[in-house]
Amino acid sequence: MSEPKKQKVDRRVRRTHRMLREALLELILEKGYDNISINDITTRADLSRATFYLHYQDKDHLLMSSLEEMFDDLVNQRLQSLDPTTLMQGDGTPPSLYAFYHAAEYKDLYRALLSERGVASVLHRIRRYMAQITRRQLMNYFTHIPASTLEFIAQYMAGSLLNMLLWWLENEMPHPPEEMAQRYHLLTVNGLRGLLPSLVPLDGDTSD
Amino acid sequence: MSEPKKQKVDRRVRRTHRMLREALLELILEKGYDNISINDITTRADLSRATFYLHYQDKDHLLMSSLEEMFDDLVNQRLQSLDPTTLMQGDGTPPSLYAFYHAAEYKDLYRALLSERGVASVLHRIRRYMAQITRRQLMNYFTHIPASTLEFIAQYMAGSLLNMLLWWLENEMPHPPEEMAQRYHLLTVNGLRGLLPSLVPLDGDTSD
Amino acid sequence: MSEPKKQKVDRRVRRTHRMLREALLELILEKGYDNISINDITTRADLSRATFYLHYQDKDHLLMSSLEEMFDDLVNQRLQSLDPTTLMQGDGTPPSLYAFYHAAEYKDLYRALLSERGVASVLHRIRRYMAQITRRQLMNYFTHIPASTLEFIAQYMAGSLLNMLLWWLENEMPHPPEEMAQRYHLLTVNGLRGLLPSLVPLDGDTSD
Amino acid sequence: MSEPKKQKVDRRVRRTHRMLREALLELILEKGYDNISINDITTRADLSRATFYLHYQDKDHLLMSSLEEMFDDLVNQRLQSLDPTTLMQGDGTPPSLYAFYHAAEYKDLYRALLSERGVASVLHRIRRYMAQITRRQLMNYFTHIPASTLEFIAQYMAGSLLNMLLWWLENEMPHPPEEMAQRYHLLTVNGLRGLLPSLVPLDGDTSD
DNA sequence: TCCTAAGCGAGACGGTACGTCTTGTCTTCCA
DNA sequence: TGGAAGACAAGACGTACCGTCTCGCTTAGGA
Repeated sequence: MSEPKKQKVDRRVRRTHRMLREALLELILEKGYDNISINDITTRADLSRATFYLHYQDKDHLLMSSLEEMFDDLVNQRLQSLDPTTLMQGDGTPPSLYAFYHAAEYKDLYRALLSERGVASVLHRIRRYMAQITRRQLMNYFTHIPASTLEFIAQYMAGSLLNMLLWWLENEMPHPPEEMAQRYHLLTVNGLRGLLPSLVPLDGDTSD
Repeated sequence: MSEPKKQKVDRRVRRTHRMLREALLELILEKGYDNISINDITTRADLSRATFYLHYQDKDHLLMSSLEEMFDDLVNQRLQSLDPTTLMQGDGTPPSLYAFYHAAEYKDLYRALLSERGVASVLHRIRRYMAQITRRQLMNYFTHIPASTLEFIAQYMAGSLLNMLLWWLENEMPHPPEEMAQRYHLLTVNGLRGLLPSLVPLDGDTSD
Repeated sequence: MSEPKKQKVDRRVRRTHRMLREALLELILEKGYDNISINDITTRADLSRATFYLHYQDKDHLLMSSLEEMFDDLVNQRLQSLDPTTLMQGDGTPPSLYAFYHAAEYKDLYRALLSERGVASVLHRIRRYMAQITRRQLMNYFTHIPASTLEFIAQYMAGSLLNMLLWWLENEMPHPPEEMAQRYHLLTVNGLRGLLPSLVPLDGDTSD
Repeated sequence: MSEPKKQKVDRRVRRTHRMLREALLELILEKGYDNISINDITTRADLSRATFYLHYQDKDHLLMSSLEEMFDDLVNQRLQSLDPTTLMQGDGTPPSLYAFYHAAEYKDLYRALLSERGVASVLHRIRRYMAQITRRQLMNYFTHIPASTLEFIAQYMAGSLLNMLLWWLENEMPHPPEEMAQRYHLLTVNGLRGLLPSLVPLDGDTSD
């Protein structure tokens, strides 16, 4: 009985949330996260400042909640298509390629959030997120290695990929995504061979 | 003859700079960079707020100038002892070990500056700094590879090392530095072998 | 029906204005206008400094707005009782007597504002105000004299009266108001007779 | 032996004083007394701020000392030529004429110092100064009147003259000095006749 | 159809920090 | 000794945000 009402209320509230989120993302691109005031956001969103505090404690809260939605919408829909059993194959479509595609697609946003003038916590969050995904995929692939080794490798892979992405974005994407992914893949796969010599089945040969 | 005057003046100013720098570093450890106000700094340094602005435009300026000094004092004195010809040797003292030692020594500071609540620009600065050092050492070692490949590798190595350091610090340093460096080294060296198969002499023959 | 809201808002704002005005006047008496800081005022008024700037640009703005209210409240209620046809009568109640009474009543305030350590602009304002009133009353009384002569006389009368008031206040009011007014009146009326010999009916026949 | 040195020192000091005084007066005309900082003055005078404090406590001290010199130099040289026995004569050169001449000559300075944005204490000082001169001249002329009456008249005359001067300057000097003095003289002399009926010998006739 | 509760606009307010500006003191040195 | 140079403490200035609060309007749902 109370659902229809709730739904309508939700509609209004969701609209407000959407307005705030869009205003924030626009403003991040325009002037950098740190230079945005709550007033900027609400003015852009055609809302009053009090309304902001009705929904979020903080600029950070709004950012995190916005990123969460974005990631749930965007990243998942891509990464779910990854076949874990194909992780290591070097047949020209290394999984990191998707990351480069995604980064290129949202390059403005990522530059704004991850650049020198960006938000430290976002970077850490993304790093943890990538490590988590990597860890899961590694677990599907390497079943019998110690957890601590696996964690180490996951962190290594996620971190190095993230940093390649940062460098790539920072330097105006000097190489095409495919080349980036290919090179990155070579470095990584050979690295794994070093650490896990007996475990790594050579998926294809990477002798270029 | 005019030097004594200058020196005295400098002495006062240098003292002020030192007080401010120390106050800043202390406060970063105590409450996080973002929560520090100029007033906090000058109160801690027993100076007046106006004096701060006599020397620095900004909290950021003070931070950067402080880090510069620290790096010039600390990092250089360590890294200069590195023999560029030993870059690739896997004999138990991989060069990254120094990085782990250094990070462990100043772990509080780095945690404060590089953590989730840290300063994004510092992280980028350190990344670039590490990439630069790596590039130089690679140039000493690999003389005939294209600049773009070399740059790519330098970014990869610096980025992955930096991220290992971050993860290590963040997680209360679960492994000893030696183990970290050893594992990291394995991953990296093998990666290089993959990307530069014909160029990489095996460890040991670093006869330049 | 929407008035109650407006009224409530007004009530709050008016209260704030009143608090600030009263604080200012108190402080002027205590330490002199120039030695008052905005902080002094808001502390006294139990308000925050930001609130001050919400309502007034300046210490001067607050002063002027406060004086305006005081004058509207105080001076008008007195001067309205003046019968313009009685301007020149020398029967013991010359109009300047009201000025002396008023000055005596608010002697602390006027001393604070008009003394050596007072506010130049207030003095000029009061002089203009008195000249204006004098001009109006002269216009009622002398109908056929040139405007420039009338202006001259008004300035003369207002200025000389104001200065007598200042001297009187500065010197601890050595004579009773009645005597001051009587003497001042004699000097002025006879002066007028000199400048307007044919126009000035002698005191007493104000049967207009 | 030390005298020549002393003289040199004095010369230097006097030069410094002169530079500061001139800088102050220039700046008063340019931007108004209140808007001048010590720094403005010393910069203009080609001196260092510390030097200012070597000679004067205050901006006010410098002003007062400067005005004193100016008055000693300027006003005295004029007023000394006044013959006290000619005070009341209406032969076309009433003594106030000199005041109007003087005011016209230094109109910029007086406007700056005495206007709405001027310095309250200067105005009071000048008023007292004029009252003093007036008192002296009255004492030469009227020998047998009570001191309090004389004081009253002196204050009246000085105050009304000062205010006429202010009004005149403020309004771009709408009438020539001679006319101002003539009108003012009529008003005053007749006023005196009223207060001191038996004492005032008619000096010439003002039935003009 | 009215009622009522939630969302929201408006904006006053206390509070903190900012970066700038003056003031007056002090010290060190030069001429 | 007079002055230059400039570091420093102290503190006011006017501005910008922040987070909280109160007051009513509006509006959509349930009565």
